[in-house]
Amino acid sequence: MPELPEVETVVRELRGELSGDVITSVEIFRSNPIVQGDCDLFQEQLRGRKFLDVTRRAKYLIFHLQPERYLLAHLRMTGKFIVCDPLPKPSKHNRVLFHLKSRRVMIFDDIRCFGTLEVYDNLADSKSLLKLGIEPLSSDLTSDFFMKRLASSKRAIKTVLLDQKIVVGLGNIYVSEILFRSRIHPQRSAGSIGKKEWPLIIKYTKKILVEAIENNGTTISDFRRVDDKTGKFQQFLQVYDKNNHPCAKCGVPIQRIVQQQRSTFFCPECQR
DNA sequence: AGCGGAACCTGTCGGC
DNA sequence: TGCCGACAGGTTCCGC
Repeated sequence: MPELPEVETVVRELRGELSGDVITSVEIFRSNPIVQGDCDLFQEQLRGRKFLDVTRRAKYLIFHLQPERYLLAHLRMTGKFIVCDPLPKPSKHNRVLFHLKSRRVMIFDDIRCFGTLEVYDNLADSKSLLKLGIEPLSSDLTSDFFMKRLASSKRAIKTVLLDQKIVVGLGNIYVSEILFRSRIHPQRSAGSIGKKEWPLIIKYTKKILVEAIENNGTTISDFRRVDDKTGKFQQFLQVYDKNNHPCAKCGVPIQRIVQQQRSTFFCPECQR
């Protein structure tokens, strides 16, 4: 479900809610396959730790704890974090409950159970963080980087932009939107993207991500903020989930194709 | 290296 | 109503 803007939205809200609070205990309703490693150890590692900060790397949430320790979370398709005041009525998909000193609770809720929760004393110990590519909102995202990395690549540009080893945080929704605004066909090979096209991809990547964050992300069906509100960026989507709708620029029907077993939406007239 | 396919899980929706 | 297939914001693994 969530891509960079949705994760960033959740991170900012959690940071405001949690800073200074303390985990008093952890209740696990369903561990498998969410909680990585031993459940008793997981609970013990978190009990009594204070939240210093919440940050994001790619689509991971990083809870910084004191004494030093880290809770690393990935929402995958349907994971959510909810912070609520007293105990709410437990709902069907609540998986892990963090009881806080403030008497509030933070709930990890996940319909499909693809999400992951893991604890590290050093972030450098996480293999998944190690493999990640560059942050798209950083100054590392340059035409030079793409051209050097992908000069001879025959992979489709859609596939490359989804590859978290190259650039992180982009998912199925935003990649379709970025390529539409850049007027680039999703099946073009990365190696065929020209010197003047990479700057377009970079410009629209940043623009769309920033606008999506300002709108608290995109809610198509599942995504919810920490307070259960929805995002608002869905109203600005031009192609995602718009199969057969007329293109906003030229009126030709938006087309849906499948790449890497996933839907891609594009305008066959505007994107070349 | 990089493709296709399957797997991890659960739910919804549309067609017959 | 019921069953069946397709599909869902993600990632990883396996075999060519």
